[in-house]
Amino acid sequence: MTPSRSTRNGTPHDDVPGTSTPKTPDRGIPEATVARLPVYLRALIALSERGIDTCSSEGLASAAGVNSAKLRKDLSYLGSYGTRGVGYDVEYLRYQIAREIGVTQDWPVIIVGIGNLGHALARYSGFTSRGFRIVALLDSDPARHGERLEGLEIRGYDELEELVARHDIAIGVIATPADAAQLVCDRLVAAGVTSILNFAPTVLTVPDGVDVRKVDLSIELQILAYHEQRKALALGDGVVVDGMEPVDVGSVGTDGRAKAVGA
Amino acid sequence: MTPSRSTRNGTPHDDVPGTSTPKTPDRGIPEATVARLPVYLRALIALSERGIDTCSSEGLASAAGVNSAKLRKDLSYLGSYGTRGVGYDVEYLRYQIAREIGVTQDWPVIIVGIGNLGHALARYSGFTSRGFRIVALLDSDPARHGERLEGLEIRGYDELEELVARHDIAIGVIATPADAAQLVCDRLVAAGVTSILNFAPTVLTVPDGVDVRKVDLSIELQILAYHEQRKALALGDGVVVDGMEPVDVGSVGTDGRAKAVGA
DNA sequence: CTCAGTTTGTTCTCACGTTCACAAACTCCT
DNA sequence: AGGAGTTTGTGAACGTGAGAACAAACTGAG
Repeated sequence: MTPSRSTRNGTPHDDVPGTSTPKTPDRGIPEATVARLPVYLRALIALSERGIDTCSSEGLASAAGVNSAKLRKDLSYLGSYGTRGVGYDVEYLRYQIAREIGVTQDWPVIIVGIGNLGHALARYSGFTSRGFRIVALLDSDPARHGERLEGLEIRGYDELEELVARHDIAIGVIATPADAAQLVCDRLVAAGVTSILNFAPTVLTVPDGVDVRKVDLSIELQILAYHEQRKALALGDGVVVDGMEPVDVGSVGTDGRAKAVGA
Repeated sequence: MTPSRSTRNGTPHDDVPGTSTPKTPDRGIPEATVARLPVYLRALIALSERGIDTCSSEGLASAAGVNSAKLRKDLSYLGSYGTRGVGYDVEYLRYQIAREIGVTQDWPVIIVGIGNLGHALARYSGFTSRGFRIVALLDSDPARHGERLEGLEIRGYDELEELVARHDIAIGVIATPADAAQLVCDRLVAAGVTSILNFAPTVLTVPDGVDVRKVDLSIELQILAYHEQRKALALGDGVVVDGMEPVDVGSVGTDGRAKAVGA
């Protein structure tokens, strides 16, 4: 049903007109769009599971939490997969986005650091159900080696290189404490991993060509705290501005207690 | 009363003219800067713990993984806290950033959904050590009620409203399955929570005035997969996809490193 | 076939974020 | 004291992203 044989030529300079080159939308998808494609994909899967086979940009946009103009523009980077006057075919668009992201087949993933978080990640069904397959779990603690988790045995760092090579792993997840993260990162990269998802609260340094994305839970909370503080201040709480003394952070406990929104 | 109790989707925009809310003419810090302030704070804490009491924008920037111009511009939104020709006083700047973010005192936090992820979050020391204190754990499963975790007892949803009110909780963390998230969100908001950190893989709809940040683990992996796929194609086809050099990702044994910022 | 209605894809404009470059301000040395 | 060397803070240029608006393209009825 799907043509799916689209030649992925990334035409460096502009094209050869007249020939049967289909619109190759494969070049330069903006990063902001790339970050939203998985959201669209998830929304399409939800629609699909509810038996809906066609949707408008308006409907898909609201399911994804964006406005329709943005959605249409995002999709236009992939190509013209909709039909004017009709909308989008859910299954077809779902496949196209999955193909563009690269999750039509499973990526093998290694998780390093099976503490609280790593343990939860290994068990997280969202990974395995969406284009990823966890194939190796590593921890530095020898006491945990051999322990089984989701059908996998926890192994030691000494097997890192072999496991990455054997399973041809390109994506690694780091869930170690902060002080071990850079070391683990270096070994992963040296072994051939070129994409890293970092949960450790530290900045990783990697060579060119390696992608790092970080997920920092306390940073997310701090961003919320900033806005929360502003809300509290805006609601007429006493202005709590500048204490000019360079006091140490721990000693300022009681004063700034804010919040308590109306009602 | 709480202003604007509409059920519209909470868009990032919040300046609605006509209401009594002053348009916050004072210190509008750009959102991109706000997201980086916690990173700077963490870097400053690390420097402080190593006994370093002064740093240049260059040094702090490299510790935070950004370039120095961006760091200086970010800090300039807070005020002039540096000294030309010298640099920044680590302790002083640390305090100023902490105050700006609002983490000079602890924020009480509730976690709803103590599955794999919620369990890990409750035990995550990064929360408690950086301006947040977990004061309540909720789960829908009665079998888990009464179980103790980090000195807290897991409770049922029926105590949600009372706990939020008693501890004056403004920030909630949702770690439930996707299908329960919106319901939990609604109850949290109704109880008075105005900032939500959502780990459930679903789009939350909240009234105006409520902030939601989402952390979606599988989305992060999918973004990595997209870039990974492009790297593989670029290498395999020998095609220079625009914006990306055909970098030799295999050359990793060398000492030459670079920051992976905006690669 | 033609016309009215609907929805996409694209263009244009504006706002935001990043980077550059340099004056201002500070320290240190002579 | 004065000049050389540093480093911050900021104005300006540049690139990216968001939203509005509209022409193009499709459906369906008469």
